[in-house]
Amino acid sequence: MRIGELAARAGTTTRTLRYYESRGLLSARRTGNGYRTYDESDLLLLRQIRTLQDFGFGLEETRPFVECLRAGHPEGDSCPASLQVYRRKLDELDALIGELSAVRAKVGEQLARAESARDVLAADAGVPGGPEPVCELGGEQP
Amino acid sequence: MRIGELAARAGTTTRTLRYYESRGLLSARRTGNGYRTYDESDLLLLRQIRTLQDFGFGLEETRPFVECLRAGHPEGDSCPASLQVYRRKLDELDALIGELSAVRAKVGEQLARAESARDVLAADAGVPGGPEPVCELGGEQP
DNA sequence: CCTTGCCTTGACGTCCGCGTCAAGGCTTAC
DNA sequence: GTAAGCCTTGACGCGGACGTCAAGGCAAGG
Repeated sequence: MRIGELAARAGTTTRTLRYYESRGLLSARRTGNGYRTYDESDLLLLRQIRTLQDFGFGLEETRPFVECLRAGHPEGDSCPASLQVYRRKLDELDALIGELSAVRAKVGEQLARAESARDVLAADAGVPGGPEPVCELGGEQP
Repeated sequence: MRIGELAARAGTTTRTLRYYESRGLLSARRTGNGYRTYDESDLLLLRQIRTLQDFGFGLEETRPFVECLRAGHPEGDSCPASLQVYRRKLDELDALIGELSAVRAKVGEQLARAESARDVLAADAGVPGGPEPVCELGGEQP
């Protein structure tokens, strides 16, 4: 099949395939007129790349999987190098999730603090015998 | 103070400050010779931006906080628009953490599956009366 | 013959938050 | 005078994974 069909079958674009080829991840035979030609194994290879991309793997991180498939292994992750990438990714994900959770907690705190501060001001403003009005809310004109 | 001192006191660079200014987040008075001049309130403003940046906020997301401070409020999050940004960020963080957790689970599954497949092959290869050797491991030469 | 729809290479644009270099001006110290 | 150490604007670079446009070739249908 040609590049357009392969792209369509993998749910991506021809530009992407040419980009992968430029990065050495995908190779293509050529027909007489210079058109790229692919077979079913290329589709499997491409699907492997796309799956990992969807997982957030960088292109370079998919390389061991690609080479593993190219070497004739049944799965892209049948090779030790691929398993190493999995493990590294798990560590990265754990670290990232941890950081994001910490940030989430801090932002949550900030929001709670800011809202309670706002509520205090609102309550003060609403209570007739309350404290002095705060300048930023605009003083009541007598 | 001039730009170099402000940058140092905020733990950032002059380039960054000029960039913020170009984005309309930071403003500067000028001395006779064209040098930028800042005061303490600019430092507070800058610290607000930096704190949010450290949280992973985009520059545009810091704008409401900056404008809130500029309007004379005691904190950058004393304004409703800032609280909205907090809430939006919390939602984004929750969504992102959720996605990353899902990916982590899938990658973990893939790793476990690939490792067990590898172990099965290794066990097969190690057992004398086991199954036929698999081609991808290289057949034993008689 | 002409259009349509594939394909080719090459090259620049995108997003973001700056880093880095260039070329020059001001001020202060020696 | 001159060297050091600030400052100015302008402009290009980066990383990642492509999008998009340009200019043209090839094949098939009417």
